[in-house]
Amino acid sequence: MTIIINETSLDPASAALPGKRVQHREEVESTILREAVRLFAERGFEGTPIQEVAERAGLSKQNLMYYFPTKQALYKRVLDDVLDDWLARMASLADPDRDPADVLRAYVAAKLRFSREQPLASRVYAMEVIGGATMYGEQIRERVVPLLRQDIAVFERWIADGRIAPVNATHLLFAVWAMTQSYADFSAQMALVLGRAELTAQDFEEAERVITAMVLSLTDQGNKHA
Amino acid sequence: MTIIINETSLDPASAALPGKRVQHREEVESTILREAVRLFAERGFEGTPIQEVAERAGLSKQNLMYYFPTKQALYKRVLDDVLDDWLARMASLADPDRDPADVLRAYVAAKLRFSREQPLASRVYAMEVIGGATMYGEQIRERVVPLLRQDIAVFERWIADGRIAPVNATHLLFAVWAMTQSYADFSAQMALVLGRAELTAQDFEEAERVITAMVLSLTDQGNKHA
DNA sequence: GTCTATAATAGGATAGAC
DNA sequence: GTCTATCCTATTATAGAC
Repeated sequence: MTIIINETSLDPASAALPGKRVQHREEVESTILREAVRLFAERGFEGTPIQEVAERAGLSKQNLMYYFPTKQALYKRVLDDVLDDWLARMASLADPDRDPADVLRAYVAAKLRFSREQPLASRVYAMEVIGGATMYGEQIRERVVPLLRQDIAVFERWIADGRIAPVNATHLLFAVWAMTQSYADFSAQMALVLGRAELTAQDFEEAERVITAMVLSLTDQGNKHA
Repeated sequence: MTIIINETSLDPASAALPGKRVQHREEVESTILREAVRLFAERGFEGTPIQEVAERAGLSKQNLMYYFPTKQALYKRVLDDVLDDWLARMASLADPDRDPADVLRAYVAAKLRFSREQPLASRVYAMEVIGGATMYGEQIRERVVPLLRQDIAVFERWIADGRIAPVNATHLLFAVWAMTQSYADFSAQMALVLGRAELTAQDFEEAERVITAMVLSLTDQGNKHA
C-alpha cells in the first residue's frame, strides 16, 4: 500500500499514466477479481475459500491477501465492481420526457444485455440479496435503491400524464427487473427446460420479444387497438 | 434405522398409526428441517455449518447426524420437501380445456402465494439454481422440468387455438415464474425500495394486480378492445 | 511482492460408552 | 437416542525472511 502511495505522490506524471507497479497491481487484481466473481456466484461468500480463488488466479493464498487483506474486502470489491458496471449501463435510461414505449424497450434490452454479458455479476448480486443482503445491504441502500426510486418516479409521472396504464409503478419495475434478471440467475434451470447446455443469443432475442410485449401492453403503443 | 424397521414390521397396527418412536423422530426431524431451510436459504450449502443448524434445533451436532448422516443428506431432504410442497400446489393447474385467462390468473396467484407463505423454501431452491444446480440438478431435471414442459405445452395449445397471443410459450412461462418468484427471492431489496422492514399482504395484492395485468394482456380478455 | 511457516479455529464425520 | 471424545482436514489470517 505504502509503495503505491509513494509512487503516485513522488512522481506527478504517474498520476495520469500509471507506473509499472500500479499497472502490475491492476493486472493481478483484475485476474483475482475475475476468478472471485465466478466462485462467489457459484458458492456464495461463506462457501468460497480464498485459497481456491488464489489457485485459479495462479498465486498463493498469502499472495492474494497482499492484494486483498481480508476475504470481506475481496467480496466487497467484487460487488462494488458489479454495481459500477450495472449502474453505468442503466443510469439515466428512464427519461420522463422520452416516449414511454421507447424507454421501456431500451430498459428491458439493457437489463437483458447485462444478464447475457455479465451473468456472473448478476448471480453474485442475487446471492447476496437472497441471503438477506447481510454484508452489502448498506451499499444497496445507498447506490441501488435511489436509482430504482428514480425510475419508479418516472413511471409514476407517465401514469399521471396518462401515457401508460395506471398500474402500481413500483411493482411494474419489480416485474421488469425480475423478468430480465432471471435470464442470468436462473439460466441453469432455463437451459434444462430448453434442453440445451446454455442459453443462446436467440433465446435472449425471444425473451426480449415476450417481455417487451408484456410490458408495452401497458402503453398506448402496446395496446393494438388504441 | 433398524429400530424403526423393527417397530413397523413387528406391530402391524403401527403401520397406520405411528408409534412413539417414529413420532418422536418425525418431530425432531421437522425441527431440524425448519432450522436447516432457514440457514441454507441465507448462506447456501457450503456456507451453512450443521453445527449451527443443530444448535438452533436444540441438539448436538452428533445428535443431528444421527437423524441425517451427512450434510448432503440434510440438504437433499430440505430440497425434496421444498419440491414436494411446490409441486403439490402447482400440479395440474394448467388445463388446456379451461379458460386461459382463468388458468393464468390462478397460476400467478398460486405461485405468488407460495412466495409469500414459503419464502425460505423458494430461496433455498433459488440459491441452488443460481449456483448452477450442482447438487440437485438431477432432481430438477426429473421432477421440475417435466412439469414446466407440460405447462408450456398447454400454453402452446392455446396459441395454436388462437386463444392467447402468439408469443413464445417457453419464455412466457419463464416470465411468470420470474415475476412471482422474485417476491420471495428478492424481498430484501424490494423491502428496501418500499421503505419497509418486510413485504406486506397489500404488497402481494398489488404485485398480483400488476403481474396479472401484464400476463392477461396476452389473452382476449386482457386486451380491453377485443 | 512473494515465499515459508505457523497460528488459531472451525468444519464434517466416526467410535464407543451409556 | 444421546453423550463424550477424537480424528482429520480445511480455512482465515498473521509473522517474518528474502
